[in-house]
Amino acid sequence: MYNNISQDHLMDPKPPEMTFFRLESADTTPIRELDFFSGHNRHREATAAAVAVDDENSSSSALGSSGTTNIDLIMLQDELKLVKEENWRLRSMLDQLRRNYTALQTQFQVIHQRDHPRQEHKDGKIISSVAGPGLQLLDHQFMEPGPSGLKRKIRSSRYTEDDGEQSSPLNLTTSTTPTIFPSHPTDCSADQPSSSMEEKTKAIKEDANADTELSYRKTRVSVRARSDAPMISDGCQWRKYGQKMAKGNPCPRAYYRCTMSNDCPVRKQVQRCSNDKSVLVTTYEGIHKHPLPPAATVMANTTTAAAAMLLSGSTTGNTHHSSSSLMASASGTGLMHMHYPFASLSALTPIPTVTLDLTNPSDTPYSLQHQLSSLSTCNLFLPQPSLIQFGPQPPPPQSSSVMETVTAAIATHPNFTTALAAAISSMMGVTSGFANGEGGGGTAKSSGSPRLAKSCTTFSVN
DNA sequence: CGCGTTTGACCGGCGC
DNA sequence: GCGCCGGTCAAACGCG
Ligand SMILES: [Zn+2]
Repeated sequence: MYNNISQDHLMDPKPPEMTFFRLESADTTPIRELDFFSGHNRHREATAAAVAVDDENSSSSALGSSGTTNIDLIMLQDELKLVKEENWRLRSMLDQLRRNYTALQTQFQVIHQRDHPRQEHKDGKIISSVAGPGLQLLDHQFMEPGPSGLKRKIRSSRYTEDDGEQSSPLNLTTSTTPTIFPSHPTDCSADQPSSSMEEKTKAIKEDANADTELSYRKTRVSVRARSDAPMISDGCQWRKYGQKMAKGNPCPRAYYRCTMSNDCPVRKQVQRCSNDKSVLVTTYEGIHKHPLPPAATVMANTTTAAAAMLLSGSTTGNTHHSSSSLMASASGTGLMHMHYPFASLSALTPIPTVTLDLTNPSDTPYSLQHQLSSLSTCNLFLPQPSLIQFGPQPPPPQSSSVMETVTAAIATHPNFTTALAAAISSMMGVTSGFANGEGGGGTAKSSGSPRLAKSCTTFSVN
């Protein structure tokens, strides 16, 4: 299934495949794995080690005193200490959740206030004032046919200049919709060992699910990435079931279906941008009905969380239906775009679509900074800014992985942090062993990233 | 020989 | 009703 890769698109005799997690130039920075958990695990290991040492000391001293009761006492103390730590951790998590909620509310207000004074062009084009030069919000919906197809065509022809050099480093577009989590966002998350954190996240998810049940449509997640490869490796196995020439596009659109499970309904479309053939647009639809390899899970969770963020942001402080319809009309006129450089809302599509625009990852560090500053009010709510640490120095521009970019950019959003935390926590139980199975793209993955690319991004859930 | 891709046929939605 | 179009099916084909 992957051998056709090079046949699909003429152009590249090159890397048969691009990997989401690989750096475009597998160069320089050694550590690029997008490894949310290891950071966390490391932390845990560290504390565990500390505890062990502690035990040792205490036991030796206990032996010195030769009182078994003393030993018990010390052990109890240790236990107490651990429990305290745990308690503290839980409390911070709770605090963070609360802060996030507050932040969310604040954001809603901010958005509200902001959007009114500064809505822009009627056709949905929005230029984010906070983004700074070189950043634009684009509405890329080329994948979808829709009532306003003509309009969209015009728009895309207008905006796809992005494919040019500098354009939106990261755009996140979504159309409003009733829901984002159709049933089980990721099943692999469901059966992981539970921690208190997970329970919380479960609760969160259930909330989301409740909302979801209302939706009758699938949500789409569209990813735009610059790639010479005919298909990006996202951790899943896909089987091609069709290919069509899209109307306004010389490049054919390929249709894939997930083959990791027989009944998995997930489909994906892959198409090159007509204006810039180096940009690959991948659109996912549906929810996997099976556990995903970590790579795919990260992807799924990221996109899901991003979508959740946008949608929750859009619905905060309002009832879902009224607000979503409201949003729909508003976004149609470009009113409802979030004030995040990478986020915008669009209701041009019948099917809810979240678009991650990664066509220019190189700008990320800067755009991130913009976001951070622009969102500083939000970030204030985070005890420890949920973290994104790009290397001390932003690595050479083209070196960040797509996933890193996505995650980093989105993660700056506090609400996203919550959502992502949920997603991540669900993956904590995944053993690293699973990770190498991630061969993602499956069998063929020649080019590349046999493993997750390393990333300097760390995510602290505390 | 099994499996995945290829590719034209087919289907349903939508606009005229 | 007709044609267009996006999406899917499935027989044929190719590869290991
Ligand atoms: Zn699947």
